[in-house]
Amino acid sequence: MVKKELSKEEIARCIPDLWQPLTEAQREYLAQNFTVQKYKKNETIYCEGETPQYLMCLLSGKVKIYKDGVGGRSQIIRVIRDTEFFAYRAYFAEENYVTAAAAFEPCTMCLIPMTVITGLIRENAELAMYFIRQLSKDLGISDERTVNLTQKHIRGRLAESLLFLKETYGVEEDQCTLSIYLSREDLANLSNMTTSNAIRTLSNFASEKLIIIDGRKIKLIDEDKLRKISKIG
Amino acid sequence: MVKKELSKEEIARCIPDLWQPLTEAQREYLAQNFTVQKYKKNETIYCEGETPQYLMCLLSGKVKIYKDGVGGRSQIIRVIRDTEFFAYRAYFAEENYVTAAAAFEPCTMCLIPMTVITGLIRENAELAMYFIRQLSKDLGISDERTVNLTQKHIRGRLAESLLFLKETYGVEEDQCTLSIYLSREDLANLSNMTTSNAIRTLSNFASEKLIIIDGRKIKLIDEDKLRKISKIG
DNA sequence: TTACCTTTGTGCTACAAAACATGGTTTTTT
DNA sequence: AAAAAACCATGTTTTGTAGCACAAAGGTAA
Repeated sequence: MVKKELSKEEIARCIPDLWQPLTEAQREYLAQNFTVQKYKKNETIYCEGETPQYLMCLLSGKVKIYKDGVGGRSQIIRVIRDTEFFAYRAYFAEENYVTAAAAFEPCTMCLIPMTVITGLIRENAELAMYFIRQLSKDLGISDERTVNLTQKHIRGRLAESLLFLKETYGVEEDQCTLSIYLSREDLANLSNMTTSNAIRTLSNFASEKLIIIDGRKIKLIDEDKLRKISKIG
Repeated sequence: MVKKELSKEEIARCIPDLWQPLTEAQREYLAQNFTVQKYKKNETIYCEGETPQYLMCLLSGKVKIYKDGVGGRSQIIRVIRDTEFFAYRAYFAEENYVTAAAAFEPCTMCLIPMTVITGLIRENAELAMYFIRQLSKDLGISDERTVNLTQKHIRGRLAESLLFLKETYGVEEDQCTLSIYLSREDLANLSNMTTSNAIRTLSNFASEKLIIIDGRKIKLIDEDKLRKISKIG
């Protein structure tokens, strides 16, 4: 756990959504309860069953939120990109974590005690509305995902995951290489399939010239076609 | 649309969670923006794509929230029991509905304009926290559900649905007959399977003496065994 | 270099679940 | 009361996907 002093300007830049609605006094309070922490690649951030204490904001890196299901199979529930908040749901719901989180790659994040957050929410209606809005959006996404993962076929699910990764983490300078390099296993866990099937289906997409694979590097070539495959399931 | 005048005492009894945190002035405001509406069995309450306007609270009856997916298949996302709120997520997320809602059986519900709700939230931190907590719980349930529906096998999913229906809507005086009489199709849509498979698996459970079926009436006989089947998937 | 481990890739098999077909009920409509 | 429609039940066929087993490639360490 690395504790680092940041100036208020730096903090404001890291967490604009949280910072902006606050009064000067509230900002001061927040700044004094702000710690920075780093995680190594593949390091676990929190586990299922633990008691949540902090709101986390990813400053740099990429994070997966996942759930271990029956028979050792793991399902990636959502992924976090920088400046996104996470790890707060369970605290609000007065539960322990029902998911786990791990770093896809080296990460820096800031931790703010949930007691501080709830204190701020109680005195700042704007901030309360921010969390209500955010939770509502996430709930919609989760419901959508339930149907996609259960009803679509393998090709549809994988195509969707690839498009989702592009939307979430973007592409490199060439405008088509996904900025995130996932293992086949993670790709499978994101798409609700076995590793073999992720590999197989990825190869099929490649031979159909929808994508180009080069190790973990994936270029999306025919996005329209992928979108169509994702849509029809 | 039936508009009915209710006394404040009646309203308070209908929506305690919403009513309790309010000041007297806020209660007055809410009472003036409170309408009651009835729906017939199987009637649609709202559709995917519509713009949300009201928070709804189910006063009596049973409601399903569902989503139409690929190939005409429908997935029941969650079910509502009396005194529960629903239909508010999309408004908070600033989206149109991504789900639809329909009445399992004749329903009475009250409608409160979302503008009234957000107004109250802004001036009442307790109420804001109520919605944050509620949304957080629903998000956890949704994530859990995603994994259950994708990873468990048919028997596990059906067993889980039966137990879920008991928890949600309870049982009749004999302590084992589910209080809700669903069609096989609805049961299938709740458990992510085809109607044929719901029928078949239900028959299997019956011949294994885990349940007794009599038309749409379902008695849970061996709940422990069902729980085990649900758990191992 | 060698050896070792992890990740990736491929072929084969087994099985679960969907799709289809058919017939019997019950409920609703006229 | 007859007809129509919806719903329930069960058997058969087909298909998609998981589950191996095994080989190749790439990375890491001695």
